[in-house]
Amino acid sequence: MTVNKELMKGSTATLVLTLLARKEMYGYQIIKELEVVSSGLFEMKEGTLYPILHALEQSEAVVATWVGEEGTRQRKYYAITKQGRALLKAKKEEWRNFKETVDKVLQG
Amino acid sequence: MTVNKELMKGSTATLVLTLLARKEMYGYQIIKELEVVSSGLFEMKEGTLYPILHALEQSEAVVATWVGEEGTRQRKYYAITKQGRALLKAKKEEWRNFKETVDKVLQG
DNA sequence: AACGATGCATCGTATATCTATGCATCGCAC
DNA sequence: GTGCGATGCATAGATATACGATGCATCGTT
Repeated sequence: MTVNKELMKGSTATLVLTLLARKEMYGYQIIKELEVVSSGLFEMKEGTLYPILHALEQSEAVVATWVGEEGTRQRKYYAITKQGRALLKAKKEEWRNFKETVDKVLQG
Repeated sequence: MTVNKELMKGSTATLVLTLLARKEMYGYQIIKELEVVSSGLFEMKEGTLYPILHALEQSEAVVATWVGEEGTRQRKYYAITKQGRALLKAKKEEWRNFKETVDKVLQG
């Protein structure tokens, strides 16, 4: 990430789920999309994203499907599930709570 | 912390510096104060705080002074320095930038 | 006198992210 | 048509940060 990477921790899964809630995407596409919608601030690396996607898949928040003709380039599309949307809602609420509390402390 | 601890990463030093910018404090006091001003949400642990204080001291963002009569309980008071205030200002700006970008992504 | 709160500090562990790397395909410039 | 950068998936190792556990000492209250 361009910003202090430590700040990102704990927010990455929320960001990824948010993008997937709009449309199915494959890994590389998620990285590019995130960079665009964050005005170039969030440059997520593959080594960060794929473990997250695999974990989300493991917990059934997303499902993956290989797409592509035989012998052509294969892409793994990820789609959010009903559980995933519930998780996202909870994570958004958590983020809002955290953010407002930090602001309260910083403003005194 | 009560909130997802991963969210805290990268913000802890900023929170500590913010408190120290108001008045000198010793470690235990910082933990209690932070808990109060965050409405009980941020329960920082000793294992978290002391390494942060030592790192801030190392980088000369704070200076420490032992206070207490001979034979009585000693307290180590931490005071923010000029460099510390500059660091805090930068960290606040970084937080604001990060926060607004996350919100932009979450809101689409 | 005992016990919980205060007060400082470190160690081992878990987790998250990054860098580096590997491999394959696609598109474009030369 | 060949090479090279971009695309696309994935893992391994290194690093950073926070936590839980622990240790030790003092203070206040019962």
